[in-house]
Amino acid sequence: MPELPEVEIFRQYLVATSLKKPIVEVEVRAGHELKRISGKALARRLQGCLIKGAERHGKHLLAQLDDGAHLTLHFGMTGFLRYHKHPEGEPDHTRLRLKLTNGYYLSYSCARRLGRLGLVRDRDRFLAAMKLGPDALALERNAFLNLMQTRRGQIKAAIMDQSLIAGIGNVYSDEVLFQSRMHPRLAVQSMGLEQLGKLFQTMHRVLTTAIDRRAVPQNMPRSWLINRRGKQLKCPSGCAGVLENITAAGRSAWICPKCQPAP
DNA sequence: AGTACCACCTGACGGC
DNA sequence: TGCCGTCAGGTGGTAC
Repeated sequence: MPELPEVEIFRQYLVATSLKKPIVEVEVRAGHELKRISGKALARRLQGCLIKGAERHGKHLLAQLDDGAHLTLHFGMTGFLRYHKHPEGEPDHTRLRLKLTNGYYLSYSCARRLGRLGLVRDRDRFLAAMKLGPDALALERNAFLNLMQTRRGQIKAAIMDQSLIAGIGNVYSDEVLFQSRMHPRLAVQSMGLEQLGKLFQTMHRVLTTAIDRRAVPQNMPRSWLINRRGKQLKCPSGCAGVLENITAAGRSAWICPKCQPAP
């Protein structure tokens, strides 16, 4: 479930392992996960380049190449990166494998093939073409309030809408709403500025804390919902409520009915 | 504009 | 043991 925190960790991993080492060999085993470029063309374009930096926008990772283009990576639900010394160390379902000048490999794996790979010349044009809103962590409080005030419908749908705010998916939207003590079906229009401000603050804290803890769910605070998804367990707030699964914004949502009363 | 639903894709898991 | 249905998830498309 790579959302903003996981992708930020992938970015840091890529920067720590694979920067400034020319790509000496490219292997592409992707089909439909390639956007507007063939595997052959992608391999040809990457060959001989080096990655000079990496940036993240929402759930998208953009690796800047020395020729000015960007390799774009999206991780779907099961995607991740691995840097490894030997070819046999590559993960199952590797779709793209780069061999670097130091002999190591950087592999992109995506078991369920919901991820996407691409190569773009212009970063801003890519973000516009993908219809991505501002990154959830780059967004400032006032901009967030302004965005939300233009919005109707349910709060869960709003914070998961990548064209409004980029980076939050199903898992972190549940976490943010749980910690804000807000029901996923709460109407955005019914929320006051104070409530929206609290939501923003919680969103920011949840995302930065998750990144600080390397986006490993087991490392998250015990008061969080994240490790109790999928079972009707007790609410981690200690309220004696029992977590339940509902549908909101067309998605499965986990809530505590006591902490997050229905609107 | 917002919602609801399907399709894509495949590993994990529960039931029998 | 092994088969089968269901679920998970992000996104993109379509119909309302």
